[in-house]
Amino acid sequence: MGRTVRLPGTETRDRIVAHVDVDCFYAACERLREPALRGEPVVVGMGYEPGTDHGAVATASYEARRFGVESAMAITQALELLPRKIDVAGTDHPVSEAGFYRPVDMSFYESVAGDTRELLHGRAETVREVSIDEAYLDVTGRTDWETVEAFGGELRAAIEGEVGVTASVGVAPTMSAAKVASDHDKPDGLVVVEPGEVAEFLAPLDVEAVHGVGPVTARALRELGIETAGDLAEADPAVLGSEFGERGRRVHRFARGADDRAVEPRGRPKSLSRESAFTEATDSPDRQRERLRTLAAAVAERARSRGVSYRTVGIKTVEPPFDVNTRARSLPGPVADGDLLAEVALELFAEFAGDPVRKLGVRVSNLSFADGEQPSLTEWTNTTTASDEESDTPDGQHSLAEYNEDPGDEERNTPDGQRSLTGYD
DNA sequence: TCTGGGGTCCTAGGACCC
DNA sequence: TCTGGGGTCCTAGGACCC
Repeated sequence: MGRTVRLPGTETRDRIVAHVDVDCFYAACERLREPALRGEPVVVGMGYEPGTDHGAVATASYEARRFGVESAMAITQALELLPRKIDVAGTDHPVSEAGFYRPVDMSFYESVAGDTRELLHGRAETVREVSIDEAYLDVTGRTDWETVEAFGGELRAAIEGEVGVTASVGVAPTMSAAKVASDHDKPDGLVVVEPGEVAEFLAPLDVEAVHGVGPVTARALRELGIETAGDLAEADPAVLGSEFGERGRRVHRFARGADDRAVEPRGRPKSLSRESAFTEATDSPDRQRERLRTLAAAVAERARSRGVSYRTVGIKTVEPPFDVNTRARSLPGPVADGDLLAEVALELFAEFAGDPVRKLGVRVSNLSFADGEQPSLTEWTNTTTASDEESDTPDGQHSLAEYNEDPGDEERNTPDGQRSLTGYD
């Protein structure tokens, strides 16, 4: 991923990358279908239902942020900072200091995102969608550094005019710099960073502004006296490498403006998962197993609808205060079988059943795709050159019974064929 | 900041193979 | 029985992103 072939002497500064980030996307969508929300504080809650205080903030409009409401904040806390309009009606709390709360409605947001996506694809050679509200565009062939400011302005005007939401756009010669540029003047901003100016642009910013530096790394960097992106750019890459591994070297390059990744469309997913939190931690094994079965069914359905089979099943538990445990097991070959998925998930969960658990998750990985295009040729070869007689269909449908067979037969029954691939002794 | 959901990549140790 | 080197796959956890 992200690997590029560069001819000797070819400079990455030839590339013009735009990063487009729709402002407060979920809130903007809510305003689209409910214009009365325009200009008002809007909070969109995940796991929120009207009238309750469950869930967490997915998106807060800038008006709501002025009250201190932030992404990922518990709804209970958001309500303390910014009560609901309907709750303050008839009280002496000023209505102007209350907001609108709405539950997440992904299918509606997806439809809006589809309109945006279509527009972006029409204005770039390559588009990499990062999430529902964010994308990188390679616009090298559509504009040049003299006219890119106008190009970006037209792009933003088109999004606003045709979709009805505003976006912030960053333009730079690299993906990581374009990302920082779009963040730099939110909302409704346009920032162009020209070749040769990237390091200079980044230098005064906090290290955490560098793509790939999160709270943990930022804290560790500050302890090394590295507080700004400029400090990071000047730091010894050997030290960063030994302290932070590959990520340390990478953020050092980013801070210097070096990033040779090409804008490439996203590949196929590597995993599919569902997770959900209990309203409060529960130690009831029955409730836990019930939740796990529900999640497994949802993952199986998602996989089915996408024509995906999977070879590895995993679970996740979160125990108070916030201890994350994961367990995973790989099957001999790919399956698409919800009952088997649930069964394996429950087995993996057995060691945790009865512990206080606040959150559970089910995940599948090692995916194969029904359309015949395998995630990697070698993987496909590995599974199909097995020495056993049993045919391993490319889309890997196996019955539950097959996996419950006498384990004594495993030597011949294993379709992954690793021991026999080479064939020489 | 008492924390929701869906992902990606990296690391490190162990099993196993030649 | 001990010793070397190279490689892959698997699992668990951590950090990060939106």
